[in-house]
Amino acid sequence: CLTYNSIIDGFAKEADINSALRLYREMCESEISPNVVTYTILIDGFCKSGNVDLALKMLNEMRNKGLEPDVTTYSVLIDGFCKRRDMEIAYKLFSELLESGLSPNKVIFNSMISGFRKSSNMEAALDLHKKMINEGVPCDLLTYTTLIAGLLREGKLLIASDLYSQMLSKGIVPDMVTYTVLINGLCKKGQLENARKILEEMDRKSMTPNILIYNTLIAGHFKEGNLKEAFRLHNEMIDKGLIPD
RNA sequence: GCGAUGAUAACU
Repeated sequence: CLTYNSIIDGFAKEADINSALRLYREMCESEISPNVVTYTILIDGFCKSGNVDLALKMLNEMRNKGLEPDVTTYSVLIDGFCKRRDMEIAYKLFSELLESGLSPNKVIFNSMISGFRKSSNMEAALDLHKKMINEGVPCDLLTYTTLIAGLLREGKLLIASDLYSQMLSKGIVPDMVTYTVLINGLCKKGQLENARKILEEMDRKSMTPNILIYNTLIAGHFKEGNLKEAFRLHNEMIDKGLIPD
């Protein structure tokens, strides 16, 4: 079963649905029965390749065989619908998970928060963040990065900055994605001074900004009419071996 | 023992 699962996972990750399904059928006809992991792999592959209907069909099929979805099965389904911004169904699945007596973990919360961010519903995203804290589910770097990205886009700079402080106070260390989100969000809101502070923070840690960071900084300074700084950053970027686009 | 989550928006 493990062997089948690994191979099916390989096909699923290449979005080769037909091969994945062919192996699954072969498995069903053999002595080896698919388990929860097999179905989770298939459902995840279907979701990620845009076949959510097929994913729901597989959920049905596994139930018909007497297998109940576990937390990871729900996780891939919920994430699939969140990525399509179909928060109605995502939330329905979330409720179903609770009804079945399972507890959502941080991966599920993170997917839901990301889905609400995509659908510009930061209120719901923040509610879930509160829920995580109330229920003792630890927030991680992904939780905070997603929340901060959404809040900055909505111009809720104070809440974003509070969350960033909260994150740091929990000992969570920002990475390149977090810095990109922060600097990009601040630049787009004309907060170049605050963006510069984050840049200095990176510098203190000897982290080299990536191209996205340079591009957003350059665009920000350009918009403000500070061509001198825009060109300085452009040259600095080239000096560091990054290729402008 | 095998499976799941974060930024790069919008417009064009």
